[in-house]
Amino acid sequence: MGLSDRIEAFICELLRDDNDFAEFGRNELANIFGCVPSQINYVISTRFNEENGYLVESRRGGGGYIRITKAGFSGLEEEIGKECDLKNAERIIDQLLNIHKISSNTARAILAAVSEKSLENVPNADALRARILKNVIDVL
Amino acid sequence: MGLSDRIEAFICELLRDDNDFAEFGRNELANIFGCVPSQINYVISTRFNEENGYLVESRRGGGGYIRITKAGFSGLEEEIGKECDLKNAERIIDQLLNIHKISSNTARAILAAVSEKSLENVPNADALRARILKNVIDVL
DNA sequence: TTATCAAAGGTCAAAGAAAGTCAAAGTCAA
DNA sequence: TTGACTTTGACTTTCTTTGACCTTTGATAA
Repeated sequence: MGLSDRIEAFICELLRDDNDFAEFGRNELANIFGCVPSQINYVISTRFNEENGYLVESRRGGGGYIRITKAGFSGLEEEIGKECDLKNAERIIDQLLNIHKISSNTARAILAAVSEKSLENVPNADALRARILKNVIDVL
Repeated sequence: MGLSDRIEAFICELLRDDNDFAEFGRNELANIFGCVPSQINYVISTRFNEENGYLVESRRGGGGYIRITKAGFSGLEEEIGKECDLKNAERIIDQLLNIHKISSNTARAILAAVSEKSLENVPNADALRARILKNVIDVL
């Protein structure tokens, strides 16, 4: 297996381990594989591009990083289900936060939107909460 | 996580602890993080600038300080009112976006939460929309 | 009251640390 | 042998860290 393939496999492993989310330093990874840093860019641009359903973010300078997330949320819709109580909603929002799909600010906003306080006195609040969550996730 | 990010997180914590308000000495903070004082200025100018919805005040000399406050919104509650149709909600969310109180991502999420699609078949949807919006704004 | 001083905070530019780009050179299978 | 895919490295861009020097403010001494 070639170098690029091994790096690809490594990143896939990271993604699998951590809920479709992987973050690493470019130099760090290049070091692990004893290759030139731009090799990492090559692997990313050929294997983890948008066309293949990945989202790549990065920052330069001190404390820089490369972050890869799999676009689209496999299974989240199922987790929400037809009805979704507050506990479950909190769990799901927390997941989105953890994989950097949303900022903590956005998380707070969504949580407030589906809180008991927002939905009090609504008949079948759990069904409404599920509908809201699904619609929110759809636009992320 | 880099130094700047850690300082940013620390200040965010102060803001959260104390209701969108943080005050500290520049040297004091620099000391906590074992860095040069101007590093604090760097963090403030890149993370807590006007564009991001913060107001920064300071004073030099003995007893000097730096004070950061999250820019507030006056009168939004009133604009929302008891009932709030989609048009009005869109206008308000747009305002929040314009004054950099929320990111475009957060805006999209909120909009999805109060969309017709989310609230369809709910009796008195406009009242519910108003309640959701107010709760969301409360946590921003 | 006024001159002076020390204690803050402010500015700016240079150095450092990552990541990005691009094109040349290498590999390998059809 | 040729064309697609890989590997490499020189150069660029962006973001961070540091330090020298500047300005403002409150307190104090003359």
